[in-house]
Amino acid sequence: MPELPDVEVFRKYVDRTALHQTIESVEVFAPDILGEVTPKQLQSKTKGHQFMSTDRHGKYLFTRLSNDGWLVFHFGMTGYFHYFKDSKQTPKHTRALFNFDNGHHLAFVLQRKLGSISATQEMDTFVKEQGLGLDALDDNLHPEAFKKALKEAKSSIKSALMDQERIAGIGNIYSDEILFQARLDPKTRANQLSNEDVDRLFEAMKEVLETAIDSEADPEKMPETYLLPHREKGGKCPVCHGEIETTKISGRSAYFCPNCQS
DNA sequence: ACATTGACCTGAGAGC
DNA sequence: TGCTCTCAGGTCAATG
Repeated sequence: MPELPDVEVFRKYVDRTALHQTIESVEVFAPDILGEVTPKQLQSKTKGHQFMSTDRHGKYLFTRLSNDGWLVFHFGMTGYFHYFKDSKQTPKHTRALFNFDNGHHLAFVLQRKLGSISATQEMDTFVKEQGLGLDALDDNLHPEAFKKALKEAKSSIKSALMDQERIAGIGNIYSDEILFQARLDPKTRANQLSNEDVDRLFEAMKEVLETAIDSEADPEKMPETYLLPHREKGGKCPVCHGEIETTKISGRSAYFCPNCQS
């Protein structure tokens, strides 16, 4: 799930459920998912304090604490949040659990333990340390900056889009959708794209990510002309009705329409 | 220096 | 039913 649109949906979920409630305790069931912070430090940073607001950069979700600093959540390939009251509702694979004094809980759930929780004083510091590029939906990401970030890459355009140091937030699923909407072959070398191609790609990126967020990152709610609902073995292209093909690019599975994307 | 591959972790689903 | 194999929306270290 968790690429930029999914994480944005999680962010809004936290905003409408878990803000402004005093944290009584944090239970960490899988200490190995903590980065640069011990369970004890996490406890002392949060106990008696509240989540005041949220922010996001790429695939990272930040929650600001009422004392100071931020917690940083990364969802790996399988992560999500679940807010609930009845303890019987605790999801399987809950790796950390925030308990609020109003009797509610926020579970950080990861099936595969590829996500993490860390802490930082300033978001900017964290972003810099991780070497992340501008967020794909950042207003400061101008077409010229986008062009520069991508055209320097010798890799395929799909890999370049997924490179978090170039632009942050795009992963395997949405790179396929963006390239489909821009009608570009995912295997094309990034540095061989024409200026026109890159302009079209930029527009497609914004459009796809915003549409996905509006659709709550649910393929069922996306436009019929999107690849996502058809991104499966034997799927048919929603535009030309030809067969969707799959291939490996940098070790990831790419889905594309050979007829529309060339 | 750069891009690509393998390792990490835990299932879910397919095929036999 | 139970076993094995492949695959999964992420990133990092090792490799070429």
